[in-house]
Parts: sequence; structure tokens; C-alpha cells
Amino acid sequence: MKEINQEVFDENRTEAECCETFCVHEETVDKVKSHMPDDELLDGIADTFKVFGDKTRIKILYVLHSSELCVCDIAQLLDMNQSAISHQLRVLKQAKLVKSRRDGKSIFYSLDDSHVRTILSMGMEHAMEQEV
Amino acid sequence: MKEINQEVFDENRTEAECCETFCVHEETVDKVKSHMPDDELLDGIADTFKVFGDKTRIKILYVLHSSELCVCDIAQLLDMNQSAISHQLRVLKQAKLVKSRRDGKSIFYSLDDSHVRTILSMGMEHAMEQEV
DNA sequence: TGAACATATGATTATCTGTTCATATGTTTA
DNA sequence: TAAACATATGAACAGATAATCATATGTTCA
Repeated sequence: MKEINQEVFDENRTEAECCETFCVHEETVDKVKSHMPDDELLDGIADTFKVFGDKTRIKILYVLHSSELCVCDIAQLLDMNQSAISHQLRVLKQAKLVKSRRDGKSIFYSLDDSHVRTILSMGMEHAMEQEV
Repeated sequence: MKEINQEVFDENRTEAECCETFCVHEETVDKVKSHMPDDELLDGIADTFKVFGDKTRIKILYVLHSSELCVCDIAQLLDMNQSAISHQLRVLKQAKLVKSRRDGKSIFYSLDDSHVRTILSMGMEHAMEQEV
């Protein structure tokens, strides 16, 4: 039963296994294909959002929304230990979403991207609509 | 060395372990604390972005940018098998980022959120700036 | 109705990721 | 300079997740 389909498939297709025969809406597919951004760019976009896709990091971005804070401040606000915060700040910094400045023993972090606030707002709008 | 700090800490603090003594910028922290959104909302925001934080899902959203497509179309465009696409479409649908309609044997997917395009654009802008 | 097809889904597995622990680095101050 | 402190970081472990495989569901058409 399954065997037969597989054989038919193997004869007809050399591309990715999607459907057994061509159910593909060829014209539309070709059109879309020609307008696709580079793979690298799409990866970059996913990576950007991956950074926003964590509870702790979202909270950090939020507490930095109004003012710069030192690592210790953030740790206390989120009720988490210093190391965890420090690791996440590193991720955010690598993604260029936050920047830091040293002041004596403390290091103060603040938002470092004009899009951060906009992206957060969009996410919030979507999240709020979900709750209905 | 470490022991001493720990003792001092234990005497002075009952909250989260962040710093050994109070290095906290109290006024700022209190101010931020009073303006924090609910934990639930912040979780929801992270969850929303988590959906955008995957290469395959970003690609799916992109190919759906201009026109609706059936599962088979998407699978061929991304050069992936049908099952993988189907699983990801499910995630996107649960997040209410895509919707589907049946037409005979095929099921056509399309974008289902006014924010999707905006969020993608923001992500793209940020990703493009990173490459510099 | 049964064969063929398009899609969905549960289970499994390999990989990725966030937190913790221990410790290192770099700064201040007595 | 040495102690105290604020932060950073490497290693390890636990939990999350995406792709795959096998199979189920639901539709069409002869």
C-alpha cells in the first residue's frame, strides 16, 4: 500500500519529497520562488527573533525600557541570580539590542536599537489579542 | 573567601541572590517595578517571538507573503518534506499567524494577522543592519 | 465502495538552549 | 597592595524543540 506510492514517487521526482505526484500550483510557486530573499537574510531574521523569544530576555528588555540599569538591579527586578542575567545580557549585546557602559564597579546596560521598542510593541499587541 | 561573602549575604538578604550587598539603585528599581506589565503578558510576548524565531517558520511566512499556498507548494519551495512543513504550519496556526481553507484534497494556507508583515519587516531591518 | 492522494499527527531522536555552579576578571578602597 | 565587590565566563546538566518515520484522517474520483 505504502510501498506502491513510494515507488511511483521515486520514479517521478528528484526534488524534495513533498507529495507523491505533482499537486504543485506551479505558476504560483515559480513566482514566489523568484521573489525569495537570500537564505542568509532569512536566517538572520530568524536569529533576531530568536533573541526576543525568551521570557528572561523579554523581561530584561522591558526593565531597560525606561532607564539604564546595572546587572544587579536587573537581577533583583527579575528575582534571578546574577550569572543567569549576565549570560542573557551577553546574548542581547551580541544581537546589538543592548549596550553597556562601565561606571566604577558597576556596568550599566541600556537599549541599543531603534527597532527594539517597535518590535516589542508589535509583539505585545499580538500577544494581547491572543488572550481573547 | 567565597564563604565570607555568602555569610554576609545570607544575613542581609532574603530576596533573589544577585549581589553580595546592596549595590542596587533602589529608586530606579522601584520605579521600574511599578511599571512592569503582568508576567503573563511578558510570557505571551516571548511566546509570540518564539514562533518567529525559527528558520523554517520564517521561510513559510515569507512564501505566504504574496499568495496563499498548499502544503505541497510550501514543501517544494523550501525543499523539505511534507511532514516537517505540516508540523510547523500547525505551530503557526496555533499562534494565529496563518489560517487555512480546504479546497478539495488540498489545504491552502495564508497569513492571518495584520501584524505579521510589520513584524517581519522590523526583523528584516534589524537583520540587515547586523550584516554591516 | 475502494484506490489514490493531500495533509495531519504521535513517537522517537538528535540537537539546541537556559540555568546553575564554580571561578576568573577587572575595579575600588582601606 | 590586599580585601571586597560587581560582573563575566566556561563546563555541565536538564528541559525544550525540530526533523523524521510510520501511520492515521479525510477527500476525490473511477
